[in-house]
Amino acid sequence: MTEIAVDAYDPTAVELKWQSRWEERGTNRVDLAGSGRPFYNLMMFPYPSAEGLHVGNVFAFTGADIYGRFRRLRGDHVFQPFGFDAFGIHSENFALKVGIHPAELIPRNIARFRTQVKRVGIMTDWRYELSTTDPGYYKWTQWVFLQLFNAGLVSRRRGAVNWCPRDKTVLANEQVIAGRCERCDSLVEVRFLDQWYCAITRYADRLLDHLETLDWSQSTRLLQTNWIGRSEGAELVFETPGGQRITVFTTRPDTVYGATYLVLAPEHALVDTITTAEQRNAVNGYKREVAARDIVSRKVGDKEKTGVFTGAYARNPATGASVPIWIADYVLMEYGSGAIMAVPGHDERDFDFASRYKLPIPRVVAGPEQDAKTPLTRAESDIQGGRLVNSGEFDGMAWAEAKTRITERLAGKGLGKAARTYRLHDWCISRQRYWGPPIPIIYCDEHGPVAVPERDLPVLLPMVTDTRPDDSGISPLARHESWYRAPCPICGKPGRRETDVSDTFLDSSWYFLRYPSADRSDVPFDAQLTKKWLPVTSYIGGNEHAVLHLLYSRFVTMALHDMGRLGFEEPFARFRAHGTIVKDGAKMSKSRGNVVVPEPYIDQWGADTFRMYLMFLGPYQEGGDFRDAGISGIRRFLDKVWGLIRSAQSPQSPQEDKALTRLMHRTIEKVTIDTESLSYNTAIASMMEYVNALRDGSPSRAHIEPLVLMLAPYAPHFAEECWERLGCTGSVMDARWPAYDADAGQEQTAVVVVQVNGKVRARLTLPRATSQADAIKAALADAGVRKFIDGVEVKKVVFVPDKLVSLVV
RNA sequence: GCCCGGGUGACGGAAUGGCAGACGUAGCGGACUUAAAAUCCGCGGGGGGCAACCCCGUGUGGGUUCGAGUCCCACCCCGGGCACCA
Repeated sequence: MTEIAVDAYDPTAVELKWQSRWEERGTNRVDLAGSGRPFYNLMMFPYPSAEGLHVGNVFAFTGADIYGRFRRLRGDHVFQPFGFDAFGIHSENFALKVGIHPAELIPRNIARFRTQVKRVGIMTDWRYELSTTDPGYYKWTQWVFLQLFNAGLVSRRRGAVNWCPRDKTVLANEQVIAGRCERCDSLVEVRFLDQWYCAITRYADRLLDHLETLDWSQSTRLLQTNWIGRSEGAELVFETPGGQRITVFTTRPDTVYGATYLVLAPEHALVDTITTAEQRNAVNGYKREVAARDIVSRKVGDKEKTGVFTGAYARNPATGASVPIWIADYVLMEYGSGAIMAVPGHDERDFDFASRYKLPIPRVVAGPEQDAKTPLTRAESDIQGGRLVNSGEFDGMAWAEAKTRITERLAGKGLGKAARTYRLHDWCISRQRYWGPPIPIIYCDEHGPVAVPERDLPVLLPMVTDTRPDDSGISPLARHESWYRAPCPICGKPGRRETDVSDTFLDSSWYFLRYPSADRSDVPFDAQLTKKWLPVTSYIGGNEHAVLHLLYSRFVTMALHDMGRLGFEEPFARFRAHGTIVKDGAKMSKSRGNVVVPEPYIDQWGADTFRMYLMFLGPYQEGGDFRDAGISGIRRFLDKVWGLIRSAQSPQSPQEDKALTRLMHRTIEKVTIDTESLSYNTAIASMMEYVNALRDGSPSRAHIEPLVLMLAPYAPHFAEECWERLGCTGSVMDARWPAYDADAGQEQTAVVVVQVNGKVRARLTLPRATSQADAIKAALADAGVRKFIDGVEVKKVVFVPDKLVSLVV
């Protein structure tokens, strides 16, 4: 027979008790109109997958929750809402797989998720819950679309798009990873289709320049910087005898004297115009060949470069020489102007191409050991620096200076200007799928695409049973004539609704604006509440959204600001990227079969233990490897605290344990600083040290109460129960974080290390703030030290107060 | 190829240029128990020594410094991002 200790810590009972208490007492409710320091603590809302909460979700939410609870205890007025990003391909694909309509499946998943999130103890005021699939929400997503449309920031145009053959929809550039669909990993195809684009590139400079001033994780800022990919250089114009002006973008205008040919992307608009009759067959053949190839084989470098001559020539604006114009697939239409000046002497790719087609490779830049005649090698073509040669009047000029001078000179002739170009492309936001907000546009033969009037929003997504996407390049909604027939809002003549839906990332690009106004149906976001609560004070989430959600949200916020609808340009004052939880060194994925589901752990150990365990795995901003081996350590820790609470309920000895008091102050200091910086693992470690000391010493209530308060963000149910058992009234979440006195935490003695020639030879326990003279005296008197200095001269002494004496002999 | 982040006991990890390995896990020894679990006490980088102690040790090789896991240079490996971006 197992004997159960009387009143042992029973997490299930404690957690159920406090979850229902919180609900009854409205502990987690926040009065948005109330006074106090508003603190908007945001965590990334999940898409409610059918599998339920993932351990990565728990990790993300817990870390944000700890921070929110900490700020509340520190006296902030914390708003920490929760919602669901429930539209989108991922949700829809799963619905198709199981054969249940998403409109039926998603609410079920949400219900399950909500229960699980509550079980984890996330401090949320559920009155402000939102789901992007709710017509009351997506009405305003459509409204955001129309604001962008009316401002000229969204437009429809034909272009080369990424088409996923499996998901049967176009994808934004950001959703294509190494030529594959980020959702299903299929090879992406190029299609030429009419699509809706958001002119995010117009904001490229602002999106980039603000990054330096944002209090964001360095890693996230770098990802965005690289994604925007600004290059500084020049646009130069090469004219054909026929009067065509071909603009090229280059980061190396200093090498223009070495531009011996031009290359246009095969899709370039001028190709057909300039191609000569003799070359037409070759050019057309090459274009067909390129068009037939997928993006991956097109874009992968290090392969043989191919191309064909168009038969046409253009004049090099610097030398006046006539240079041949080629087309080649190593030049990409979507970057720069889709045309380059080839400088084979100083660009590896051009070098390869020129070598293959026997084009001249002159040198126009030379390092200190080279001159105009030194032959070029491929490796050298990649090197930057040096002075110009073979460059007319610019000979001898330093490379960097020549960039500006040559650009200025050509600008004077109307043949060039300084320019920037970006890797960032406009954001393609239309999707040929069912499960999203219909794009609120009606096409009219006379008026073209017309915005649905605001009073007619939302354009409801119709309940249709046939939601499967097809290969036609148009949405399943296009199969429902009764839905898409609609009168033109301007003239009333028969029109046709846009049948594409918008990208999920449009849904999530503004949800943080909605939360405080989630209970309002008349406005997307209330002006007063927005002014008070936004921008978001602290945002914690995964870096996988660095160039998707986080970039799009910044863009939408900036655009709404420019329309006068928001008083700020940046949505997230502070952003911290949390790490990833991996399993056995590898990312968790269904295909690997190493996905960890949190539920069984919560059943066995309780949510508080599980929360703390996840936080103890490693630095929050780095993540860690999930292995259940260590979880018992956290439980043992909580059991020890439980024991301390019980002993604190019995009479205390009147003698204060001063050593414990000192340690208490140091612990509060450390836990405060570490929690603020999300260093949860070390905060927990120092609480453990403190608890070990409490068990070895003679603690009083005054030592234990601060411990319970420090635990409250980490193990909220447990802390509530302890708080109650200590006889304190009300929720621990309404108490104040303990104060500390750094001086009171100081020990009276310090261990001073004595080094001789850099090696530790003694450890002296000296009174705190021992003077240099006394410390050195004590060091020289130490027997262990004397062994190493007797008979030799001490040449130098370094003294660090309360830390060390370093002797050099 | 380019841009980040990282490499520390058996394991997860800790260390404002100042005692490397806090805290925890696994392990080992002991107490309690008929026994086991739980709990409690102790050990816990490697090597040497009866011992006090000594030597070596933070991916590799150099350097700066009284002193380097920490700073600098070169390289190797792992993780992430970008990738024919002109």
